[in-house]
Parts: sequence; C-alpha cells; structure tokens
Amino acid sequence: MAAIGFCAHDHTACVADLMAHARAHCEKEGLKFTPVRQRTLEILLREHRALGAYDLLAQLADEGLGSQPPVAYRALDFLVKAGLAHKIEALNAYIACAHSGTDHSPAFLICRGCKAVAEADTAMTSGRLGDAARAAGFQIEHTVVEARGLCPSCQEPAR
Amino acid sequence: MAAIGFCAHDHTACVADLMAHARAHCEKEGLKFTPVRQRTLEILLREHRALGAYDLLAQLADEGLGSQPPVAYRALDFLVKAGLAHKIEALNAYIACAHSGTDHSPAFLICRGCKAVAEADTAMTSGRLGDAARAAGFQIEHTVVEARGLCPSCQEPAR
DNA sequence: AGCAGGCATGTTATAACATATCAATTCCTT
DNA sequence: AAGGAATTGATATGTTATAACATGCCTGCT
Repeated sequence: MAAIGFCAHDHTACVADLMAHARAHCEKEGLKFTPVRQRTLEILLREHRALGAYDLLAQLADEGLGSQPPVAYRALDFLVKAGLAHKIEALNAYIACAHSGTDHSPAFLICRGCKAVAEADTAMTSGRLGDAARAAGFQIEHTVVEARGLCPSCQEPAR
Repeated sequence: MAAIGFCAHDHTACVADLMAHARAHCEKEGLKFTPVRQRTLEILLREHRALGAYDLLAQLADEGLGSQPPVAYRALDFLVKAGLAHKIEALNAYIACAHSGTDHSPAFLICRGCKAVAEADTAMTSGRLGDAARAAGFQIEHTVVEARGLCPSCQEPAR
C-alpha cells in the first residue's frame, strides 16, 4: 500500500519513531498523553491513511477504550491541537501527522484511486493564498490546502 | 455586512448581473437552468455568504420548491459542477461563485468573526501545492484552498 | 487527612450534513 | 406516439459532529 509520499517505507520503525516523538512533544509541552490519546495516535499511524472518526471509534471500542462518539472526537481534537494529527476537510477524515509535533501548515495530496494521502509542507503566508490574504488585509490563522487527483501508481490503469 | 472581498458593493446589481451570466452560461453549455436551480443560485447570491445545505433548503421550502434534503443537494451539485457555486469544505457550506461560470480554482478567505467569505482565484498548478504535486508525480484534478482567520474589520475589536 | 479546582472521561441524546432508492413527471428525440 | 434521458418528489437511512450533564481522578492547598 502506497501511502505517505506514495512510496514504501519501514512502517514499524516509522510508527515507533513518531510515537516516541509524540511522547517527547507532550512531555515538553505539559500535555497529557493519556492511554486513549496514545492509542488513537497509534491507530492512525498504523493505518497510515485518513480514517473517519467512526472508523477510529470502532477500533478503540474493540480495545475497550470507549465506544461513544465524543471519545473519538476528543482524542482527535487533542491530537490535532497538539499538531500530531490533521483533519482532511475534503474527506471528513483524520490522519497522523507525517512530520514532527511542531507547528506547521500542511498541504495534502489525496488520491481518489487508492485513497492514499501524502502530506507536503507549505509556509502559511507564502504562495498564492498568502498573496491574496495580504492584498485583502486578511489575517490567516489556519490554512486548508488539499488537492484531489491521482497518484503516480493510480495514473497507470487509466492509460 | 462586509462579504465578498470584505467590502461593500451594489448588491442588487451584482445579483442581477451574476444571474444573467449564469443564464447565459447554461444556455451556452446546454445545461438546464430549472426553477429550483435558479432559485438556489439566487438565494446563495442574495445571502452572499456561505450557506449550509439545510439553511438553503429551509428557504427553498418557504417558497414551495421542495423541502427534502435531496432537493437542495441536487441543486447545489448542479451549481457546483457548472462552476456557478463552490463548496467550502472547512464549513460544509456552499457559496455562489463570485466570478463567472468559467472553470477555475478558487481559494477562500474565511473570517471567523463575521463569517464572511472572500473568493480569490488561483491557478491550480501554480504555487506550493502545484510544486509538491509535480515533485510527487501527482496529477491534480481539484483543489481545496481555504484560509481561516480574521478579516480587516474583525481584527479591530481584538486590539 | 480532607477538600477544592481543573482536566479527562463516561454516557445519553441529538444536531447537522449527506446519500440511496424508487416512483412520477417532464421534455426531448426518433 | 413511443422511447429514453434528465429532473423532480418522496421516504428512508447513513454518516459526521456536538451538546449537555455526570463521574472519576489527579494535584495542590490548608
């Protein structure tokens, strides 16, 4: 399964790595990385794709970590606010951040073929959106930058 | 209320203008600009802000043009496909296109203070997103570019 | 120890957004 | 007039998200 950047990688290591990073980040920021939150991030990392809140909830429920929607939404809110996960607005789904827990303005490439989502990084105030905002005197707080289309692998069959 | 571009304008003329444009566009493309669809666009234009499907539906129902969700969603789908309206993914809401019915890749500035939405225009393949897509070999079909923040007027009170 | 305050969680219910399906109608073409 | 495609009407349901309120669980204070 192609996912991050549409290419294979050592996924076990990648999960462990990002979990350790998340733990360190929460420690440093004084955030409580509770069992539900850890498990939520682990699931997102392991799946390595955009997951709906209810998909996630089902997996949490399997493990006895709560079965009601607010459980999933609270955990996801926490992760998103902490910069450990992102919401893909075009899919109403959530995905683990592919980078560190640092503040950044992600951009996503969403393949309609294999549903893979790649995270790129942009600077919030750069590019066309930044230009438009400056011209209008608009003060940007958060950006949603997403592209739907076909990843390299999924372009083949269509030919 | 400041809305498009966060500035005042002759709204009556603007509605009439864009309706005429939409009519011409549908004529040219062989699209059926039916009463429900016309009324939907008129409502979006008149409100001049992002409207939820159910808000819109309520207004259609007031006029006896259907009261069930599919009525609103069909009309909105038509307008979106025709390039006469856009969906704001970050709000799950719809807004009339501020430009012509031509194909374009809009970007939106969404004020969290007054809920106004300004539409800017970008080129789909330009800017950071285009760069990232090219680097990944990703073929973009549609872009979602939205910024949340504060418009010029709404920045004042906070100071 | 006892308790107050804050945060996380549990639980129920419901709001808000969106689509599947099938029947009925219209309108255009043959 | 018959056939076919698109539109509309209507019912039901699926999916995503939050409100509201109760409970537990640390932590710091007296």
